[in-house]
Amino acid sequence: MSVAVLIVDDDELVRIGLRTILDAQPDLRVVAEAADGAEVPPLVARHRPQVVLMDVRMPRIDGIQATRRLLATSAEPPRVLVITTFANDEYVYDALRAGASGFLLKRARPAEVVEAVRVVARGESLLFPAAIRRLVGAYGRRNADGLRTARLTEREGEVLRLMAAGLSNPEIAARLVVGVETVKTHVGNVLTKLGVRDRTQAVIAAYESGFVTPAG
Amino acid sequence: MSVAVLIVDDDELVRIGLRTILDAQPDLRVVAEAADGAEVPPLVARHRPQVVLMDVRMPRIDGIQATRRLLATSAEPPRVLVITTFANDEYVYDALRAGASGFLLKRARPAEVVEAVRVVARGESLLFPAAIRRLVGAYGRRNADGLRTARLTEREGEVLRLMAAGLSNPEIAARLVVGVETVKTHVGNVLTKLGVRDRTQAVIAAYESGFVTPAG
DNA sequence: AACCGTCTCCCCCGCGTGGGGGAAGCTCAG
DNA sequence: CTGAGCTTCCCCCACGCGGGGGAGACGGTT
Repeated sequence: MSVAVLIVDDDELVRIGLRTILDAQPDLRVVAEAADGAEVPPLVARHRPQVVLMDVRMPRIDGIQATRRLLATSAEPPRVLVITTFANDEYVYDALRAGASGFLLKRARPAEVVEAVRVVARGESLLFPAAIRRLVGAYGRRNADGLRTARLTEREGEVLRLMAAGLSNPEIAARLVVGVETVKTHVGNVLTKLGVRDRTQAVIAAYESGFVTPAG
Repeated sequence: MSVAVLIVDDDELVRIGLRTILDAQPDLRVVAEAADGAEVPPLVARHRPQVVLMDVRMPRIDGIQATRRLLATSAEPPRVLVITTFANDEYVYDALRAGASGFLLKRARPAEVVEAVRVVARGESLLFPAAIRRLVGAYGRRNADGLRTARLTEREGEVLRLMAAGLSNPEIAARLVVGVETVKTHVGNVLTKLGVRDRTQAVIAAYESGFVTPAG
């Protein structure tokens, strides 16, 4: 029997992409799609998916809320795999509290998406996006802050803060009195650890995670 | 008699830069520097500057607050020229309410800095940073929203929102079903209107102005 | 009808950015 | 001492980004 999957994302392009990836697998089967958290309960009741791929950002009812309600009201709730753009610590916390079984970055490669669905389908948890998970598995350390700063080193934190202040690499280099090459290394590490693609997304993640806050 | 200027900025590099620029002018004279809003009142009392170059972001007492207190408690208050990194509408509003005479972008060229100080010193107001001011002067329109969105057009607002979601130009083009060239045009217009250098700073400005908000 | 603003698309060009490596010196824990 | 982690700097390279132009089409206002 193949694994039944429900896709919940307000972006049709993402839904199509996920469906294409998942339906290409003989052991996976997309049984329904929803564009909003409000549509989830009836679809779950009708199709009884084992796994729900849930976006966090949606109009009206977001993924965290939808997950919370789903797991609270259902007798045999499906496993929820939360999809997010950023390896965001706040989301990690909120989604865990809501009962999510795992995380998936939107930028994950198809093979990672497929594997993530299989993992949660067989009852295991996938507490971190692939990239982060690899880091945790490889280096397996967590500092006193726990997850607060996604285990950025002190220097990387400084660099992220300056990125979030709008500084370019040469400007950061001047500020920290190091070479531009060094800054590039730190920036690259920050991008990898946060699971984002470019500095703009890193800054967004910094704001969304509360690493930096508006005003002040 | 030369114009006495007080520089208030928590960043020493900025202070040095401003002092260098201003002291190079025969008609301008930096009489003191402060790194925090709390230091301002005594320095103003002692040196009686005609113009205070005030940063908005400072520890403890920020520039808006310092401006408000300064103008409220002094009999012959100096003119306050607020320095900010972004042509941010919230700041425009707050600083105007606080009594600031003008705005200055940190990225302004030395000649613009000097001219701005001269303008406010002779009692005129400089309500917008040079870039914005040019726009206002050239096109001189303000829509129903007033200043809320820095007079971004609807399309430009959409583009900024997608930028703040971490999308690249090609991704935005796909989302809006237009060409990448078109997106580049909009992005360029947004950067100009916000008075910022790159998309990262645009996203920061979007967060700082409340155009987009963390979480959700 | 003429104008303006917006949205659309195009050209060219420089350069910062980000990914792929590697390598050195340092500190600290085992 | 040995190794791991952090920080520093270097190489190469592809490409997205941003600035400088220009231009056509549409809708609204004057």
